Amino acid sequence: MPPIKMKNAAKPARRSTEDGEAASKPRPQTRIQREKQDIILDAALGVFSVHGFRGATIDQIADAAGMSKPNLLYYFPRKEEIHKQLITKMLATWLAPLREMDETGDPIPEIRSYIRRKLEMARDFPRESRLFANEMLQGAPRIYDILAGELRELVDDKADVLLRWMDEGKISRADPYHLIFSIWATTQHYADFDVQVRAVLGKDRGGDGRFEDAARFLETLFMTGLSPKKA
Amino acid sequence: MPPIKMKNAAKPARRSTEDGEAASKPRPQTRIQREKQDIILDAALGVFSVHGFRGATIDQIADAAGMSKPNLLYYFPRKEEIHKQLITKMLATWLAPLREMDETGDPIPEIRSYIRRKLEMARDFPRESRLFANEMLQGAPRIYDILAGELRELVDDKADVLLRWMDEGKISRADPYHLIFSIWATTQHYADFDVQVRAVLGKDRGGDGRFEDAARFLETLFMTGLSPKKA
DNA sequence: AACGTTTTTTTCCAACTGGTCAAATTTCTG
DNA sequence: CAGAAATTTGACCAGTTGGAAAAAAACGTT
Repeated sequence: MPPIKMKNAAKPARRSTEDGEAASKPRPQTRIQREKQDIILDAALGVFSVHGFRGATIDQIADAAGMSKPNLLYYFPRKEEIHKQLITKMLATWLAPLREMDETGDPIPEIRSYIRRKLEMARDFPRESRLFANEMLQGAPRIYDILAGELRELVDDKADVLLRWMDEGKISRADPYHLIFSIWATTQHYADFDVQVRAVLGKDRGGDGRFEDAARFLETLFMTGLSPKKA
Repeated sequence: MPPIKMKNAAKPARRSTEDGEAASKPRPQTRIQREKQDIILDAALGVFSVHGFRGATIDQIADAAGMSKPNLLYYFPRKEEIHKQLITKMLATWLAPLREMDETGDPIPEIRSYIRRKLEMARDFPRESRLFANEMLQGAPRIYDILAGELRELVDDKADVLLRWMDEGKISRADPYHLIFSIWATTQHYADFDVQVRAVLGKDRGGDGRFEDAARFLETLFMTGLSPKKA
């Protein structure tokens, strides 16, 4: 006579779904749980960033994470849960540089270093950039609220700072919102359209140096534009 | 006793698969065929541009085209066929503006009008832009050859033109490849990241005027940059 | 070693996927 | 209008997909 098993003991404390409210006991979360979750998130980032939410399959992710599908589902009971967690984590990282733009600093260096940081992120976290891009292309169904809320407030805030700098004559007058857009666009381009950039630059110029070339170019573009300086 | 039918008469002349070689007779192609194919391509553009190749389903496309799946498959026997045709058509449209940049023209107006045209395309053909973006994010598996071939040659060509203009002192010196990238990035941003642009600009500023604002801003950016002109 | 707990694997399923096939219907041409 | 060709539909299929359930294995504690 086999011993009586309790059906499906305690599932790992998943704080993923924001728990509604007062979760009686948060459940400690073991070391293995954290490790595996990290592995899964990393694998999922690779898959989601390439194929988008719909195009990605749990099998692909499980495969990339080196575990079976049911095993993966033990840690993240739904596909959406993984995606949501990735998006949340990514957004925080993604907006950090803009937050750091300091209104008490020197305008030109501040902008310059914002551009540099964004470009570094495109270089160091291309998958995060593509995950975000994919979400945008689909109409941001899962993060629209954040865009229209938190993000908008942040941009409004920084746009004000930029306007003030313009009023003080520290930088030339231009639409601050579109200025921010143009920084986003030019830098993220090197992550999102990386294949194209490499293909066009070719083997010789498309190597590791391309980010430095880009940095130099963007410096020129944003600082002085294309009009030739008349001697 | 039902009359004997010939099994599956003549399928519509599909020149899609490039027919190997000497296709005996191209088959005229009826009016209905052209119409339906257009409807399908239009519907497919909408679906592929949002979900990417993997994420899009034939059912979705058939639905959007207002016909049954087998009916759609009658015109395009494979999903890939539809996608390939869309990509090909789109690439031609997409590169036209760059082709039109005239080396015998006045440099500054030429660049200015290239930017304007690209921005108009982002406004008028956002789905095409997103289709392209989706393909890029996935690593361009279906068009890499074109990127590294035709596109690269075109860009090399125009980069030479830009360099010449720089040598002549008509525009300031900067990496011509990254200059082209930055024009692509800033203009396509308004198609690919449209949701974000709208969300950040809000109801009032995010309306139809946003493209004019963008045009004005890009004009400033590319012409004079951000450094304040010292009086 | 013996226990409960956590993790993993095996098996399974219903819905969806891209695609086929033959029959039914519509359209075109004389 | 008849007959052939073109178009559309309905039934179907094998493979994939997200996910459930339960048993098996591994782990941690005493």
